[in-house]
Amino acid sequence: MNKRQASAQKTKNKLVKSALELIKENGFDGINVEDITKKAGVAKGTFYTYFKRKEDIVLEISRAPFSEITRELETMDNMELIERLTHYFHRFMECVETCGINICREWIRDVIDPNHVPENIDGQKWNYDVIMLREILNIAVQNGELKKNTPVEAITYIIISELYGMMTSWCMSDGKFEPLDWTHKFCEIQIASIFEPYIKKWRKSL
Amino acid sequence: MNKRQASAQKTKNKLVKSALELIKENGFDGINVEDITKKAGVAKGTFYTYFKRKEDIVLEISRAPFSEITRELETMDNMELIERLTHYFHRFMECVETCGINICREWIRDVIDPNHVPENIDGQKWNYDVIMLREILNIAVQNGELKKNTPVEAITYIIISELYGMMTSWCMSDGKFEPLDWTHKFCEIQIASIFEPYIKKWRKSL
DNA sequence: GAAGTCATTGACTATTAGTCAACAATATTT
DNA sequence: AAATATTGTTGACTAATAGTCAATGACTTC
Repeated sequence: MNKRQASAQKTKNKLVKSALELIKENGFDGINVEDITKKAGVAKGTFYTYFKRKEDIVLEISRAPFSEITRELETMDNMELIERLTHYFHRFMECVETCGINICREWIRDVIDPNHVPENIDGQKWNYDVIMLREILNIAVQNGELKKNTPVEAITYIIISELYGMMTSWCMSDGKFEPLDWTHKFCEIQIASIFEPYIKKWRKSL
Repeated sequence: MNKRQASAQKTKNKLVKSALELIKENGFDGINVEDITKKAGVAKGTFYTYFKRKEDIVLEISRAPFSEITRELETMDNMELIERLTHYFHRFMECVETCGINICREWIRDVIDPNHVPENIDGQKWNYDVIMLREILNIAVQNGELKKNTPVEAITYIIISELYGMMTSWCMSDGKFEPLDWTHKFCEIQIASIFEPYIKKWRKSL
């Protein structure tokens, strides 16, 4: 990385950092591009060197942590399926708390909106978590953890809707209830009830 | 209602109807106030006689059908609690399908957003469904359908998150899966697993 | 029928997303 | 080392549109 590239990277980082702070505080609709660039100490035009549209910076900011967790799920392949998903729920809700309500709101708006950019900055698909979860369930069917007749597609959406449901109602309650507490109490029972009819064998005793 | 009031009502209806059609087709972000007024055949300024902000018309449009269903739930008090909730889920998802994806997207954006107006046009609170559901569960505890130790607050949010979770993932899938099919298959098992530890007695045999 | 009310109008202002030609700092070529 | 090319940076600019408001006139009230 030469001097010019390093300077560009630094500028972009400054923009992302400024945007993150401002959005956490005021929400995406409460700020404008000039706020971001002023805080970052650059001219307004510079923003558009790094982001095509105002929305793109918030996509980058809100997608990053959730994509990270989904990538984590992929690596946990030495664990029992249900144990793995329980852990995933837990990490997801941890992320919800860490990101804060304004970032979560943007994340939801992103996933439900048709105007999302088709690919992330690193070529990652926006609905990476759906694809990943489906893949993991398919593998579980193949290796005999789940029965052959498991409705993988439907269960994928159930799991996703459990996650986003908790997140949505957390936003609805304006962050008043505790997401982590939530997952501890209820996600096992939920996951168990979803999978109960399709579990073929336990890979190890629980 | 005199001639002037009737004319005003008619104008407002024209605005709502035009907005509904335009939003169903293009989504809220894809239209502007002038589109709405042009389609309704009135001047731009007229819009602001009936709505304070551009957002307010979409709130009125997207809230109406869902508030309607919640009000329905209130009247079903001759039914078994779980039966009642199952029916509520069913009606909710029916509404999701009827409203179409763009209205549902606005509804979600409304419930997760802090910038919502505090009250609806008819004085109804925005989180009417949360309040109503909590009330119904409290009554069930009082009349002995549910045990005294039922965590009403938590269960209220679980039910809400199931509903919005399904809705959110429906929007995510861009309307590809069938919400009604969904509820038929899964809502009973979900509701049963949530309530199982707290059911005290069945009011009638199922 | 005079006075008052209020729905309607459209030109107007204010805000802000996004553009672009000029500039400046760095990298490459000669 | 100088000339040339590349590319990050700038801020004045345009375009789009949300929201305002004084003037108008149709309707209501007295």
